[in-house]
Amino acid sequence: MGRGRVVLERIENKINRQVTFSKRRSGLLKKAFELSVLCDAEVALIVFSSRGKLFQYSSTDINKIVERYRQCRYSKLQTGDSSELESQSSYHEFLKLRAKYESLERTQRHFQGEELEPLSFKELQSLEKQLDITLALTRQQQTKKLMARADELREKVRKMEDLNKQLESKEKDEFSSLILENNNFFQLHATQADQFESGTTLNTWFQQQDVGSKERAVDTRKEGNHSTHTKSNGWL
Amino acid sequence: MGRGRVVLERIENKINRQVTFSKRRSGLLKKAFELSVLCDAEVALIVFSSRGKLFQYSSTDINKIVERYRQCRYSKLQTGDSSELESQSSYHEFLKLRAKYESLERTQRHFQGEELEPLSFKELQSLEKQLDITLALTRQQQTKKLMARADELREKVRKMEDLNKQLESKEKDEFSSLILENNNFFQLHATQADQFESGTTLNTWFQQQDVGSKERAVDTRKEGNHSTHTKSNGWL
DNA sequence: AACTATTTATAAGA
DNA sequence: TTCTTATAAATAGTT
Repeated sequence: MGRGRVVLERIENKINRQVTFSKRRSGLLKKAFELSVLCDAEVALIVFSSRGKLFQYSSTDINKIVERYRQCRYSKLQTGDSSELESQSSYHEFLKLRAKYESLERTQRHFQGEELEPLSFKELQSLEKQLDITLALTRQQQTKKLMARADELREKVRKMEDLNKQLESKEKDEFSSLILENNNFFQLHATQADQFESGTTLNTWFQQQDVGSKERAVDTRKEGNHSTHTKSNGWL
Repeated sequence: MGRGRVVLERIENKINRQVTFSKRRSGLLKKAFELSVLCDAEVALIVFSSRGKLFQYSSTDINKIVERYRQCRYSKLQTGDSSELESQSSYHEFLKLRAKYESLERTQRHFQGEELEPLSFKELQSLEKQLDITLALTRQQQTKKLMARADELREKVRKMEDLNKQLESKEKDEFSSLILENNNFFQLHATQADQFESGTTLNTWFQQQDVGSKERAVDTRKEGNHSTHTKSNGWL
């Protein structure tokens, strides 16, 4: 009731708190009075301000009401209805938590674009500002992650290329030594050379194998890039 | 707060009273809670329905609050601040009276044609009806009074006319005997008759006197009517 | 301590 | 009782 929604938490500004206390206290006393008159009820209300000042209202003698209250509580204890009693002691805390929760829920819905109609222009501006900020931060984080991922990939590629080079040279070495061995073999068993078909030499075969191995290395790199794109859906 | 202004008196309809009690009770408990949270106050609220059912709220242990309350009251008694105490015992009654008074005041203003804007059509109809009735009764009373007054006057006039007739005949008798006496006197002292001036006779004199007395009687009646008109300003 | 734009409470009706 | 709705009342922020 007033300009702007009320947040159910202790008002931190002292002046504000005092003013609100004064206004709401009189409202509360008035309502207690009205309830007692309209509905023929017995009402007792005690309020201590945060600075210890006492305010009270009671439709009849407050001591009688308190006495009646005690009797009621006692009889409830007698009938084993004590669960209510225990819960009462923490009821205040429960209410506080629930109020906070509901407030949070509302804020949450606003951030989800729901229930924006009841918001004032000021509140909408504030929300927009916050959204802007969050959006900017989000994008900043995205860029950061993208760049990190790119770096990571670049590094991966570099390592792979290195590996490939190593493999390549290793293969070459291996084939070189293999050729050497084979040549030696052929030299040793030259008499059986005509057993090979249609003039195929080991050198020709080696060249074919060499080209094939390079193509395979390129394929592997492409697959690496592709898998990166697939993963990226997770945080883009 | 709702459709129609609330009159601060016990709600006679039982169902209505129960519904209102239920609604306002929860409202009161909520407001007590809000006050305690927003303003960091200690609040204890005890409500007994007209059928004796207990409802309560307390920001902290109610017994502690009541104890603190008693201490406060005690220390106030010590410092001689007891006037507040005594007035508190009748504060409820005072509030009730004030509420009734203010309600009455409002009604009064309506009957004076003031503050009619906030009235609903229904209320205005009701007011109009009441005003019509009152107006009719007022006019009826006026007619009654006018007629009574007329009767009264008619009676007065009749009495006066009677009186005049009596007076008239009495005068005539008196003058008759006076003439008789005088005639006797003249007859006895006929020798001194020439002492009267310019042929004036007692008969002529008598006739002049007679006319004069009739005119005087008419004047009296007219004055009566006039005074009636003057008086009528008081109740017309 | 007033004012007023708004929110909140609630009376009446379903 | 609970929901809805029209309206009265309370009050947050402002002057």
